[in-house]
Formats: sequence, C-alpha cells, structure tokens
Amino acid sequence: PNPQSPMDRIGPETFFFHFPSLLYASGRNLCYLCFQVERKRYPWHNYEYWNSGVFQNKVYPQARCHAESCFLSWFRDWNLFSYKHKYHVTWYLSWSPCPNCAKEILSFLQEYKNVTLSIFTARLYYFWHSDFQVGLQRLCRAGVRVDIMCFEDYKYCWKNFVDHQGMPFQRRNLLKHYRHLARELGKILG
DNA sequence: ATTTTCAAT
Repeated sequence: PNPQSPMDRIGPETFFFHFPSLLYASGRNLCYLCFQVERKRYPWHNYEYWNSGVFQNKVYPQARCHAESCFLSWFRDWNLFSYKHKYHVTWYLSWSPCPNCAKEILSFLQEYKNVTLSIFTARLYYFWHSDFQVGLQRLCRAGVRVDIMCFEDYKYCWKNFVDHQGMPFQRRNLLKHYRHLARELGKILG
C-alpha cells in the first residue's frame, strides 16, 4: 500500500462517535490517528510546531493498513524529513496500538533515533489480551509515553483536529470511562 | 458488565 496524505480535520460527529473513552465501544470499526509533529532544528532550540493531520486506517482490496502504519509510511516517505533535526511526534488515537503496530513503531524508533513519540489513546484495544498488553509494555520500555486521553487532550483535539466551525468544546461522554481505562493502563504498565 | 474493537455480515 502506498502512503496517502493525511486529512486536515475530521467532522464533529466522527469525533464524538470514535473518540469517547468507552469500555464497550461497539461499532467503532475504524481507528483515527490525530498527529502533531514538532521539530527542533538545533540542540539549543526548543521544539516548534512542524506538521499535523489525521490518518484513518485503510482497507485495500488485498491489504489492510492500520492508522499507525499509515502514519509511519507517510513519515518515512516524506522528503522534507531530515535526520539532522530532532522530532517529537504526538498521537491522539481512538484505539491503542495492536501488537503488530507496536512492533512496527519500535523498529521505526530504532531506525530514527532523532524521533520521540507520545501516544494518547481514547480507548485500549483488546486490553484483556496478553499480547496486546505486551505491545504496550514494550512501547513504554522503549521510552514512548503511553497515556489515556484526558480532558485537556480532548480539548486540544477539538481545537486542532475537528472541523468545529467555531462551536465550543463539549465533553459529552468523551471521558465516560476515562478513570477505568487509566486504571487498566496503569495495571498493564505497572 | 470479562467485553468484540483498525469489519464482516
């Protein structure tokens, strides 16, 4: 699958359907990945905003591409990317990474030592399966920040990744099972 | 509430 360009924003209805921190999230058969990339050009500089957008997993006739994988191939193939600068990537995911994606992320970070990653996820994907737990543990051990999306994260996403047309942020049920999921993640990561 | 969730029916 060739890398596709990200979207700028998603609609409010998509955000409110796909991003609530539900424990039982039937019908969320897609995954959204909102990303922001910051760049530090010189060691004595601060990180500055560099790029942002939204990926959705893709289903090709003969292959599937999880949202994380879409981002990574886009980032790899991106000509403007430079090994000379440092990058910090932030993801806001509707589902946390599966074991395969965790593996792919880890080898990406092995390859690009100038990139660091923070993952904020709305929900934990199959969190009761041990292989999914191990994937998250490995990410954490490799220095990836892994957290459940909190109120501020939702507000940030609304502002930057939702086509809100001036509508103020509403929390609705976005944080419904936040505490439960944060506890589950805490148990997984120790 | 021990679940179906990067679809399959």
